[in-house]
This record gives sequence, structure tokens and C-alpha cells, in this order.
Amino acid sequence: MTTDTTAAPNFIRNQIREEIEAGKVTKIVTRFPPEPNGFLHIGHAKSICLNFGLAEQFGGDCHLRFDDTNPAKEEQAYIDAIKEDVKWLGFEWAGDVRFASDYFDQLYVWAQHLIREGKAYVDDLSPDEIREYRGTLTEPGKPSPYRERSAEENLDLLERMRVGEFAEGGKVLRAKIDMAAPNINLRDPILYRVRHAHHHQTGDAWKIYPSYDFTHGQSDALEGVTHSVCTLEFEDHRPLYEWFLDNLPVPARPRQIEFARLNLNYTLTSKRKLKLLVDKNIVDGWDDPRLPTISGMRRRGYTPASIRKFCDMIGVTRADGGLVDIAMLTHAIRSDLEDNAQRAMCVLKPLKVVLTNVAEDHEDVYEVPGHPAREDMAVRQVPFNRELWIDADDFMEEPPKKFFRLAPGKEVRLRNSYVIRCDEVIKDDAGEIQELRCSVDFDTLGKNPEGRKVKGVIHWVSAKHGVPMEVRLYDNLFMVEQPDRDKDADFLEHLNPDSLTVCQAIGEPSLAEALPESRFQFERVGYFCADRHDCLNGKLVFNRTVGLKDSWAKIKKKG
RNA sequence: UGGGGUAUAGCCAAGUGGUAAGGCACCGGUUUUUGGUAUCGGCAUUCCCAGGUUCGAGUCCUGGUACCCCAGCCA
Repeated sequence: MTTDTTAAPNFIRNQIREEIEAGKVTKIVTRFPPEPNGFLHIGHAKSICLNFGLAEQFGGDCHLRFDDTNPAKEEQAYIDAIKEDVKWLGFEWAGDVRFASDYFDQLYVWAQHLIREGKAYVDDLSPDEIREYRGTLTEPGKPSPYRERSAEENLDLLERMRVGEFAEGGKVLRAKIDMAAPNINLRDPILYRVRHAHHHQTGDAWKIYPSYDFTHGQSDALEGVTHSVCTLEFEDHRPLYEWFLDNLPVPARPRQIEFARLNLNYTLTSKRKLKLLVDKNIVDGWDDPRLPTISGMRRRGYTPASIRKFCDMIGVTRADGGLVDIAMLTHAIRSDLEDNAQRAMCVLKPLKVVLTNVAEDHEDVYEVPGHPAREDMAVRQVPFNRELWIDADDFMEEPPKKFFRLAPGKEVRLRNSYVIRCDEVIKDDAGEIQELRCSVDFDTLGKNPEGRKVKGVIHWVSAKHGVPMEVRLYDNLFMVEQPDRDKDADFLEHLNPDSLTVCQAIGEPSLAEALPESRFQFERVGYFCADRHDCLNGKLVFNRTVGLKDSWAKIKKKG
């Protein structure tokens, strides 16, 4: 595993280390417990890195367990996607994939146990009535009229619920705890509800399904999980988590520890809202490169290592309400790709340049390193001849003083090649620039020109040899830092209409052989990844993972 | 005056009574055939506020303030 085991400490890690040093635990077991009702996103990556990371650091195990207690919202397709995402991130779960539904039989026996102990009952109240009886945040609830049924009757009713004798919403099994508890989760929480749904794992075997609260802690106990790490919103459930462990003959005593979930600016980390974007076709599926899903980020060109590094950078705390700057994420991927991405030249907005003092049939082929600092990367063959493409952004007819690129009468270095001077601008009748006529200084290959300094360097592609390709430029999906800030407002109002720009670009010939998911730095432009779905059969499609830092853009802004 | 949490720089975050780590962002220098990278330097006299204890407080005590979570038969 490649996770840096010297990574920053956090309160959970410190706590576990102390427990191990004190001999309270010898081998830890953690678990990552997704519900298969959507794709994993960057917030889940934080949890995955934490749980699998902890197991690695202390020589323990981390289980992958699907929390599949709500068949109405779950699908096998999500299970498959989640497994692939976890593996792709570089983690390996101990043993087989597990399911909460593996424990349905045991949970049912334990429900009967609670009934016999007088600690659970079947309630006939309707959903609305249950809500009324529950009370409010400031007022205590009141007991259901069905609260004192006999164990025999409760057992019988539960069994009849199980086989499907009752309609959905008609009956539930509840724990008998305290209707006046200040913690609402203790006001006789629901253990089982009737669902006449087909379950992706258990088929039609059950007509009742256990609730999260009745499932999670017991599943942890059955698996020997020692540290059950979850997010802060479950803190109020911990007394309930422990109530079940205290009142059931469970084989182990797991501990729940909560941490703050990730909030990233300009992005959404709500499965429900991501699903809405997918269902409304606002994005191109769960793996749309604009989504912060693991598979979207993968398609965008993020590496597993960069996501792990990001998770290390942000740390793990109990401080909530924070908002991590997306710049942390882009920094993580840039630093990975700076070291590891092949370099290439690609022109996004082609502008023709004719080199007037180069003969029509002249042709050079440069051998250019694949990476400025890595000799292990294959060299590229870069052809040079009379007609080239350069990027339209690298030419200005009336440049400001600090513009180091090409302009009439000015010189610029062609990356890996000569210094050229712009002698003439050719326009059409409408005044649009058609091409540039430039001349080469042949005494500048691999050396600086005599007596003058040429500061600018621009990328280029031979017009004769360049390969056409589709390049997709991605920007933030939302225009505001917290698209779901307002509880009532529609987050869709904040969608960025320019989140995707498609360019018909021209790349250097070496790019013609790019394999799906191969990553490049298009020099002076950014990092790009060959699309894993669309870059095939001779069609070249690249997604911009992230741009290079652009200090020229800053200078321009300042004026 | 329902319960449970959290407050350290623009952002993330170390810190556990001994004199405010680190990263991101930002600003400036150097290097550079990527306005990238690398590299050097700057960036909290102060830790939500007010009192108190102590030789000494971000750390302990008291009282405030702000923000987050909870009233699904979701997880």
C-alpha cells in the first residue's frame, strides 16, 4: 500500500495508539459501511482513507460492508461501482465483501430477544401518529397505546409482519426505552418496518427490514469491529448504539467514534443531490468529470494517490461547519502530475503560422524528452516544418507591456525549437486574423540568440503532422462556494453554464497513440487525461483534469 | 434554561501548563526553452469574548457569544 504511514496524526489515531500501548486492544478492526444507493464521492474518500488507513497503520483489518437495510433505494449496480471505486483508490478489504443483510437472521432473533425481555413492542400507530406521539425538541413524547402488549402477542405480530401479513406503514417494531428522553433517538426508536420490496441480496425472503440503528452496532459486533468510525451526525445515535450492545447478547463491544464530514467549496457532497443531477441529465452520468464522485474524478484524470494525499492534507477532526478550499484538491493532483505526467504539446485554439524562410519541403524531427526531469519516460518525436499551429491566446496584435508572447514585430521562442519573429498578420475581408507570417532565426536552436533576450516561449504543432482531437475543458459545476447553503433555495440555480467547453484541438503526433486513462501535461496549458470511455477507435478525446497555475492570468486581472 | 457538539491566520490543521508546527492560498526574490516546476523569504505579540487560578494559560476554572447536528417507518 502506498499511503504514507507517517501521515499527520489525528485524534482517532492518537486514541487507538494509546489503547494499543495500554494493552486495551491488540488488533483493531475498522469498516467502511456505504449504503448502495448511489456512487461514492470525495467525502466517502475521506472516510475510506481514514478507515483503511487506520487498519494499515496499526496492522489491523478493514471490512467493506454494505449497509443494505433499505431495498427501496438500493441497487446491485451501485454495489459494483462502490467496490470498483474502493479498489481503484488502492485499498483492499479484509475477507469477503460483507452485507448487513448477511445478519438479517441474527437480527431477527435479537429482536425476539428484546421482546421477551419486555424491551420491544409492535406498534400499530400510523407514521403520522408516531410523529405526533414522539413530541418535539422541547416537549417530551407520550407512550403509544400499544406499548404494553404481551411478549406473546408481540412475537406473534412480529412474525406475521415478517411473512407479509401487514401492509407497509401499518406496523413497526419499536424498542421500549423512554418517550421522554431529551435525546429524541431514545424515544422508542423503530427497529423494523414493513417493506414489501425485493432486496438485491435477500430477494423476497423478508417483508420487514431492520433500521440503521438496529443494524449497525450489532453488525459491527458480529464482525469484531473494534472502532466504528462514522460522521458527526451520528453522535446523537451513540447512546442508542450502546443501548443495543448493552441489552443484547452480542459477541463483542465495538466503539463508535465520530469525525466531521468533508465540505468542499464549489462542490456538492450530498448523494441525494448528486443523484438528482444524474437523473435530470444535467450531467453525463455518475462519472461525469465535473462531479466529485470517485468515478467522476477518475474520469477527469485524478489519480488515486492524489486523492489520498488530499485526504491526508485536510486531516480528521471533530470541528464541523468548516469548508475546505478546492485549491487543496487541485494542488494535490498538480503535484502528482507534475512529477508523473508525460509532456506533450497541444494547441487548443489553433492559429496558423507560416515560417517564410523555411523551405516547403524542409522537415526536422526533434527528439524531445517525455518529462524534463525523468529519463525513464520515453522520448517523443516532434516534427517541425514550414507551417505550424500555435494557440490563438499566444498572439496579440496590440499587446500590453508585460505580454511575453508573439506580437507583430516581436520575437518568441518555439518550445523545443527556434526563435521566430512575427513579420506580418494576414486577415480576411472581415478583418479576422487568418494566419501569421513569421521568420526563423536559425542560430537559436538549443541556444539563446546573440545580443538580445527572448523571454517568451510558446507551444506549437506541425500543421502537416498534428492530430485533431477533442479536448474537454471543465470548470466548477457551481458558481458559488456553497451551492446548497440555502435550505430552501434550489441549488440548481447556481449551476455554472460554462462548466464544460469543448475544443477541437490539434496535438503533436505522439498523442495519436494515447491509451484511455493515460495522463499528460500539455505544456503551458494543463494536465489532461484520455477519456476512458470515448478515447478509442482512433478517436482522440482528452479531459482537462486541471490547468497549470497561470500567473499571466493574474497579471492580466490586475491590469 | 430540549439534547448533543465545535470554536487556533483568508482556508485546512498541530498543539494535552513552559512561551503559537505544517499544508493550501496570497505577496516578493532567484533559477528556468513550460508566465509551469524548483528554490529562498514574508505571512497569528496571539488562539471566539470577558473575568479568574498560576511564576507562567491556546491548554485549567467561571460566565458569555457564535456556529453545526437531531423531531424519516433514510443512512
